[in-house]
Amino acid sequence: MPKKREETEVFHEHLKRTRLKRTAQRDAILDVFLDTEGHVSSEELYALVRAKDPAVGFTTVYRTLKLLKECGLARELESYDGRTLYEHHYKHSHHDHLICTQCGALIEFYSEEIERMQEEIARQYRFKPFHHSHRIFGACAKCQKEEKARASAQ
Amino acid sequence: MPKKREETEVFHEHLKRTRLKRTAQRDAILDVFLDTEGHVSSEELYALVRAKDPAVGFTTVYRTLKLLKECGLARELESYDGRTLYEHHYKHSHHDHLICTQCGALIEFYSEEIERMQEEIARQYRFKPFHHSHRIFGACAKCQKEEKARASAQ
DNA sequence: CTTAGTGCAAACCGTTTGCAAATGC
DNA sequence: GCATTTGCAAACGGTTTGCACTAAG
Repeated sequence: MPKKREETEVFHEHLKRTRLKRTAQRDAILDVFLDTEGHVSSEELYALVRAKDPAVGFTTVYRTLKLLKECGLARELESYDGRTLYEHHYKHSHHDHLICTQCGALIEFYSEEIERMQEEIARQYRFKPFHHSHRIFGACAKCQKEEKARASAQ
Repeated sequence: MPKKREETEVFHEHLKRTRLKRTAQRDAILDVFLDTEGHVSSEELYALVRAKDPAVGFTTVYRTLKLLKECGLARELESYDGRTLYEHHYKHSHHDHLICTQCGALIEFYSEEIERMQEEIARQYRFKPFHHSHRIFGACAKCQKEEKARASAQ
């Protein structure tokens, strides 16, 4: 997996640049994080890291996620229930989310037009955009189907 | 202010419909809420209500805001710092926000095209959208100007 | 040997809940 | 009278912080 090595380097570079230390815990957390696909909460990541190395604390996971955000490897997104999810971001192009409020499923979408319109709007208000969060809440296909099945069953 | 009376009626109707009781506290909170323009946090609203009627608790403000959401008078939105803001929503058309991460300013925007594109995307994924949250974070015109002034001052 | 990182427990902050007393209907 | 609402205090859940200890450079 050449990508993983590259991302690991990005992290080590970041540590060096900011004169931080490379530790076993940070390496373990990065390693596990890069092995997850999709979205993880901090607790999930903690549990996964724990499974491999029980000597890692909650705190360190949080602190490391912050570092990963800083060096652009992790992207933070707010789920529908208020807790924070993370996904890796490095060379994983920008996208927004459809969020199923029944099962919590996250569907990624990307629209060139919407991105363009956002730029346009920001310009109108002389607003300098840094980033955005665009979430559409509703029911995913699966949950709609189940809903329908439940309705006809009674 | 004919609008306010109308909204008050909506609330009282909602109470009747759901067999809830009309109380002095609920009336006070509604009254103060309708008098605010723009966005209030629950604590701000609590403070404002407190100023008029010191015998109202935190809890009641939260619980009443929930009722106001239910009957469509209040809309909830997440600020950039994780706390919840409320705005009144009744006959106040839908919009999204540009959020200044420096001063917290909220600028409302609305784009027919973006709304349309969202529908389109949902359709593509057979997703049934209920509502959405679209926030663009960045620096407002004022903060950019101040930033520039600070930079040239040194 | 100096500086930063760690794990733990405690603090935090906005929000929610359990409860006995108070109030609307 | 009966159910609902209230305010308080305590609980909650996710995140952050203070601190004595440990480890990296």
